[in-house]
This record gives sequence, structure tokens and C-alpha cells, in this order.
Amino acid sequence: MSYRELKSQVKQCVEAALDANGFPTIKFEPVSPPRPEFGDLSVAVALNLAGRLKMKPLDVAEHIVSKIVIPEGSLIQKCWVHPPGYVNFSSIYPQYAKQTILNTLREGAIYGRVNIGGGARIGIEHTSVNPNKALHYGHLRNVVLGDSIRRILSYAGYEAQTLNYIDDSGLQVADLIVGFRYAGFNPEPEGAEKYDHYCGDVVYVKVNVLYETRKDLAAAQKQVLREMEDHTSDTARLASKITLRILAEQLKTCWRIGARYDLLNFESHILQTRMWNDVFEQLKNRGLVEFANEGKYVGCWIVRVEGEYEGEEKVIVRSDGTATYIAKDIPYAAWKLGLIPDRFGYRVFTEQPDRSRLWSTTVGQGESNPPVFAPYSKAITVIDVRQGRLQRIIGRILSDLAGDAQVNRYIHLDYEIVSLSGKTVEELGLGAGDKQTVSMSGRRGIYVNADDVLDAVHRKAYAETKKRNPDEDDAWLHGTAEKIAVAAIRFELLKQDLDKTIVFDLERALDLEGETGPYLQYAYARAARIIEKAGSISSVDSADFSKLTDPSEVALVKEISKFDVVVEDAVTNLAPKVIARYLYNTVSLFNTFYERMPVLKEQDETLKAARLALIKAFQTVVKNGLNLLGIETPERI
RNA sequence: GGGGGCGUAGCUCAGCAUGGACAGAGCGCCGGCCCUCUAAGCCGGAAGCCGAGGGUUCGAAUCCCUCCGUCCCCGCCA
Repeated sequence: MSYRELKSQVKQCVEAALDANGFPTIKFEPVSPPRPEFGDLSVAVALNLAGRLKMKPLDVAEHIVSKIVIPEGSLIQKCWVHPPGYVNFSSIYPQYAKQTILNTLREGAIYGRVNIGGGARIGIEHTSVNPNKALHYGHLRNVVLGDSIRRILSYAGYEAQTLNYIDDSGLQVADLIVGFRYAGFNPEPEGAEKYDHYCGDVVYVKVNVLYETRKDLAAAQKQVLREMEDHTSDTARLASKITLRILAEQLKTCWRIGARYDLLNFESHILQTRMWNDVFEQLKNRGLVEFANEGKYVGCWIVRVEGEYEGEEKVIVRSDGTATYIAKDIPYAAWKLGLIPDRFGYRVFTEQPDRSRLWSTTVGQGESNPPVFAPYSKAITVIDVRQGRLQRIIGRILSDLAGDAQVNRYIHLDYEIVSLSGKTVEELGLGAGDKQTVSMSGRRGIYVNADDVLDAVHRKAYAETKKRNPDEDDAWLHGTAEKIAVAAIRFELLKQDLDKTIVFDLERALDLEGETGPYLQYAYARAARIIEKAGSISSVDSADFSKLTDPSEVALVKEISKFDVVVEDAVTNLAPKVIARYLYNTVSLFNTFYERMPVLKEQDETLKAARLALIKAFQTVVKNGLNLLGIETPERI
């Protein structure tokens, strides 16, 4: 907050000084300089103007500084020129510290909030895992990313809703039915195995192996698919039963990692409500699809996608009249943006662990007063980068339909995939780890289940926590271990840039030290302990913030003051990573402070009070920030 | 063949959009630190022609071009 204020004051000062010198106005942004002795903010305009003015950068800077008028009551203390031509600004530190800390404490849980959304409803689709298997670790990147985006956008003043698309009528589901009916797989797992694990790890994988040798099963698959098309058939009912049961298990995993949803969209409902017909009619009327009378796609309806690629065309309706995969996505996307009538009914599906209601689409009436879902002002679809081409085509079709090519309301939030390290592949017996990394494949059984990773990290965290808290009971230990496990996994998946592949390595996943979620939680808990031991004696009123002069204190104060700017960055770039990096940095500064400054031993009560307030402000930032990443902050770990 | 991503320390990555002040972390390695605020920590050290070459610029890890390596996408599959 204070940082934003300081920055805007600096900017105005410099703009006025440029004007006073008769220098041209150019775009510039004050930035945090790399070293403390360069001040709190720095401006490089002189360097950029020098060429244009045919002057030496240093002279330009001198001219600027000579005309700078520091406004009364601002946070700016002074400014000066630094070679080769920077204009550096420092803040009035005691005031800056006081304002930052008090403001943070006053705002508490809403510190860092920025109103960018203005209440606009925004739809975020994520997870959308086929309901024929358990979530594997790669799916978790999607879930955690989508869920964090939801948290961040809500914090930024959007009415963010999360949608989970359930493809309950596809090929993968048919494979399970083939397994149960024609390949002799037991319809129930042995023992206590989770149903989604059983279907994915055993039935789905093995049926796909069997297809290679048993031609009768391939025929059976076609038969099953045909039967599923009639939603009143026994096969369709069985498919529905299986998918709902797997979905229930998948949701447990998603909730476990901290996600929640607003609505489940079932593909079968989109088919039954014939929403495709609505879209197809519009596409035909507007000439956005063409019937191919010749060429390799003769007899098909195709879309042409003008743009980066010349003459790109994509079949959306086959010559036998059936819709392709991409075509099935169009009505759903069009529904999100309100481009076709909403033909869904809605009903409560279940209650989630956070007590919120999870709704589902339905065919027919539904409940009388459901929440408002579509249309969304913007629809964000979280899917990995391999879907990029199709998503681009869908986006193009939608903006053509909406007639607003300029305003892109359909956003594909893409991210690189998660692969497995060769070492881990070998360790888990998933194949020969001769390569550096191996791509995951659900069908070939090359993956690690999300639940299994969570369990493994949980066990490790449990052992570590028990070591440090030997007197605590098992329930507390498990509760804490679970929070740590979630923190470790979520942070690991979020801190990395979206266009970089994440390589899952079992050993590294179990590392709870260094740049990890537990490191952040640990610092928070350390802070909590100081506050706890300090008791309630010292009040903020007696604090003398001008005494927070140790470099570790100054650095921490200044970092805390930047939180809201960081949140804004994360919002505009849809980048939880930015928050993760910032928090790690902040926590790291706190740890330095923690080692240097024995707070409770401090004799000077006014300084002690200031430090305690600083610690509380630090906690506020970490708590709010981690909350945006879906990571909890236990008081003790 | 066409399109796209990535290439920064032994390993995993920040920084690149909006070019500037000695290129930063974590892991690993070497050496210190429990003095009752939790050592899941801290401090110090070794380690980098920022893939290669060219260009633009007063200035390039950052922008442009070419090349190399690597991964992905390009089906009347989903």
C-alpha cells in the first residue's frame, strides 16, 4: 500500500520535473533498485532521454533533479543523481515503516485486496478429468492452478466461479464397461482400494493392452459406444453409475488438495439438451461453417480459421453427420459466454468440505432458484498447452459468433505438462528409466496417482512434525501433516512458470526444506510463537517504529509494503507464481530478521512493541498470500 | 514439411512483457552457528563465454534475424 503510494508520488514528481525542463514526456515506471543504497525507487528516464535530447545522461538527470519539488506530506524524503544517470528516491523511513505496519494490521485479512474485477462474474473451468480414472500428479497442476486463479480473482473483486466439465459419455468410459462386461474384470475392487484407482490403474490400463490382441473387444467397444448414445439404455445407465462413482472419488482428491467448485457440467447433458444444434444453426446462418463439396473433406462441415496459419481448416461434423471432439466443446464454450440459450436445469450435487454447495447441470427443470451461472463476462479455460490449437480455434469461432473480435472474452490459460523423472519411473517400476524424463500416460499406466503422492508427503511430514511435537496427539499430528503435505505440493506446482515443464521426482517431492511450502509455513509458525510468548502486554500504541533500523527490519518492512502491488501483478497476468516468489522472498527476509533480532529479550519496550507489530504485519502478508495459493498457515508445525 | 514452447551455476529454476547500476535463488558440495522467541532455520564459500553467431542501441540474459539442441501440436481420435 505504502509502496504504491510512494511510487505514484515519485512518478508525479518526475513527470512535473520533465515538464518544468521542457523535456518530452515519455513512458516510464519507477522501479525498485537492486541495492539498498540506491534508495527505494529509481527512475531511468534520464538515460532514455539523453539520446533524444543530445545531452549526457548525467546532465539530464541533474536537470530533472533540480526541478523536482517534493510535495508536502509525501512519503518521499529526497532524491539524487547516480551515475550513469539514474534519479533515485528514498522514503521518509520512520513514517514509511509506521504507515506500512499500521495499515497492514488495520486491514488484516483484506490487506492486499485490489478491486480490479468490479464484481464481474468470471467463469474458470479447471480439472475436467475424464471420469474413468483417479487423478494423477499431472492433473494436480491443473487443479491447483485453476483453484489459485479462482482465489486470486475473488480477492481482486471478481465473482469467480469454478466449473468442472465431466466427459461422462466418451470413449474412456466405454473402455471400463468393456472391461467389466466382456473382459471379466470384477466390478468391485479388491479390499479397500479406492474405486477411481481400481478403474484407472487396473481396468482401463489392462483393457487397453487387451485391445491389441483381442479383436472381439474392439468390436465390443464400438457396440458399447453405440448403446451409450441412447441415454435411456441399460448401458448408458451403467456408464452414468460408474462415472458418478469415480467422480465422487476424484472430488475427494480435489477437495483434499484444497480446491472447490461451483458447478459440474456434464457432457451428457449438453448432448441431451441438443445445445449443439443451437450453435450449429448459428454457425450455418452466419456462414462460419461450410459444407465441403469436394476435396479431402468432402461431405463434412468444416470451419476455416483465418489468422496465423493460412488456410487452416478443421472438420467439425463428419460426413456421417456426427460431431467431432472440438464440436462438442463449442456449445459449452458458447454457453459460458451467453451466446446460446441456457438449456440446463441446475440441482445441488453435494455439499463440499468448506460447507459450500456444489451444483450440477441437469436435464429438465432442476431446482427453482439456482445461483446465476452463465453468462460470464470472461471464461477462462485451464487446460495444458497441448490443447492450444483447438482452444485457439474455439476462441476464434466464439469471437466470430459474438461479433467482437477485438474483445477476447474466451481465455485459454495454458501451462506445460508434468512429466516424470527417469529415476522415479525406474524406482516405481513403471518402465525403464533410460530417458531423462518420461511423459505421463493414463492409458499406458505411466503416472503416479495424486493420492499416493499426497500420502507419501503426508507420511514424511508426519514424522517430521512428531519429532518436533512429541507430546501432541495423533489427530493433531495428522491434521498438521496433511496441511504441510498440501502446502508442499501446491507450492511446488505453483512456483514454476507456466510454460515450463515440471519434472516430478519422488525424492524431491519429499523435500520439505529450501524453497518449499513448508519453509513458508515454518516461518509463519515461528512468528506465531513469538507473538504467543510475548503475551498481550505490549500494545501497538507504545511502539516506536523509528527504531526499526536494522537492515533486516528495514528490508522486511519494505517488502511487506509491496504486497498489494504483487497481488495486482498476479491478477493482471493470471500468475499465481508471482505471489509464490514474493512470499518466499518475504519469508526469507523474515528468517534473517528472526536470527538477528531477539525480540522477546529486547529491554526497550517501545522497540519491542514495534518489532511485535512488524511480526504481526509479516504474518498478515504471509497468511493472506498463502491463502491465495490455497495453503494454510498453522500456528504451530 | 508447417507452427509453437523451452535452452541462465553440477541439478531444478527466478529475472526477459515495460533493455540499464557487479546476473539471483533452491538443491547438492565445502566451512561455521542451537546463546531457552521451533536448526523444516541462519551465516560464509566454491561454482555461470545467460545454447551459438550476427544485428539494433550510449547500453542486450532481456528486442530482431539465422543456426543448433530439446519438447509439444498439426486425424472424418478424444
